[in-house]
Amino acid sequence: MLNESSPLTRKLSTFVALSDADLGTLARFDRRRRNFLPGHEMIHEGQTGSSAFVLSKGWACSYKLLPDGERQIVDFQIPGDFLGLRSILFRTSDHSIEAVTRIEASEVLPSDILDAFTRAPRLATAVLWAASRDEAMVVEHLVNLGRRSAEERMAHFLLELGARLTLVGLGDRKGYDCPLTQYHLADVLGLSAVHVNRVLRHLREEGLVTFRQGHVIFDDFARLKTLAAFDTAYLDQEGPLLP
Amino acid sequence: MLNESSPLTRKLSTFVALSDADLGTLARFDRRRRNFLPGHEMIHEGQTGSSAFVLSKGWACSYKLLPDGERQIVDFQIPGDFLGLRSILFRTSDHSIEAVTRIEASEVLPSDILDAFTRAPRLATAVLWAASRDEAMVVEHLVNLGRRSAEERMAHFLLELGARLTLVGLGDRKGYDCPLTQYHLADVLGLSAVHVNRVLRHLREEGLVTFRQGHVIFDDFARLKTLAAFDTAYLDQEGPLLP
DNA sequence: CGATCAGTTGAGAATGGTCAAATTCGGTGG
DNA sequence: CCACCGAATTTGACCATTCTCAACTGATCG
Repeated sequence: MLNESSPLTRKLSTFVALSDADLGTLARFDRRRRNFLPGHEMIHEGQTGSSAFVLSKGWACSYKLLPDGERQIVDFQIPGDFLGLRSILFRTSDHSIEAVTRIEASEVLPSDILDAFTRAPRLATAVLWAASRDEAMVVEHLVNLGRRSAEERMAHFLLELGARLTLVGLGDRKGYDCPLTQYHLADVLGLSAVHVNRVLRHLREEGLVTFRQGHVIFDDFARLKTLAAFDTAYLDQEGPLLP
Repeated sequence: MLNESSPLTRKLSTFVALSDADLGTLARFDRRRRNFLPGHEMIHEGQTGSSAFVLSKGWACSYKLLPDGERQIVDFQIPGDFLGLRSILFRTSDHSIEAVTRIEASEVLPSDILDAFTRAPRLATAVLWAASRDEAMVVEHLVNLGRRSAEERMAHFLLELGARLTLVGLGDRKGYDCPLTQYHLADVLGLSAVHVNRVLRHLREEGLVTFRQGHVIFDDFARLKTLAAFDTAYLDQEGPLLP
């Protein structure tokens, strides 16, 4: 019916088959277009009454700051991702979100979500599923930080990003474009920027993966997957669950 | 109306005001009582078609195993907690859940959830909120692992557990009963069991907190909070958001 | 009364951090 | 086109947190 569906529609449709009415309700999520410049803080930790967004172009990252000024990045958001869903369910946002690149997004008001749930229960299930999928990724990051070496962490992270980008047509098993700095990598992997640099050099010298000038190139995809013990199960990419 | 409400009802009611109809639908979650012995694996990673549970008594833990046999515990579940929600939304469970103590729980079938969403949209919002709250805790653990020292991690973890147990009447600012071993602590904090032991000793010698024989005693609650930079915002304990 | 499991302690090794100083790179203004 | 600037990256030297291995204690249980 729709040849040109939005990234969000495409994503939710992989979980539940949405009716035309559902699609209509979902289309209301896409009315308020917003643009942001790199570095702009879209959602601030502690802020109340914030909106959510659906990302259509560009990269963002969600993070928390510690009192001593250190930063832990929780996840990156790429086109098609929901952003700040927790911020509208909680009274105050428990994390910040910042634009990494120039961003195009649609603003979703709390009332949009609550309305949608009343009109379209199947949509509620789909949104819950999307939220669960995000949580699954956070859980995988947790395992990454808790039980893997710096090198395994890096390999796993670059592979995960590749898998996610491939799902939305922005990457393949050769590699992908990546606007992140080594500081971003340090803050998401719980390492120092210096060590990130050394790990990247080692992976490059081993002929596994090259991270350079905004590009990630998988030099040996299979061996990298083995090193990281990477298993895509948690990304749950299969077809619709509900008829 | 209900003097003796279930832990789950009490929890969801703090987020949305539930109608009698909602409460009736929710009561259907509480029909299939199950008991489990310590060590029983209630949900197995990779398992398909699993159920979820609502915990009424005892402790459980959700975890992932790595190929090399290492374990990362993602979270502990205490009475009132939902357990395995992701397992029913995903086709295959992406994590395992094990009983830490003897457990009493109610089994929730996937159809219960989906029915509930159709009948009671407000309930859907409440469940989404509960899921988001769980995710907020996982995110806090992530920050813990990525950016805090072993000692801060331990302090933060023991405080969080205390705050959660206090919410359901199983602890106060003096301390609480805790059935975990030092191996559990090691696996949740991403440390070795040996180092956990040393950290506990140091915290005890500093007069901050005592972990011993199944009891956690806060010897100096205020100083412990300072050390951990503990902020309860992410537990979002305030009253109902929706009228 | 062994057996087993949780906890405890010490010694040495390793992974990753800190500090400090180059070097490269992509602009930007002259 | 070139000099220059700031940000990102790279490298070395040294340090500290945490791990590993190994041994030992103490409690609990059949």
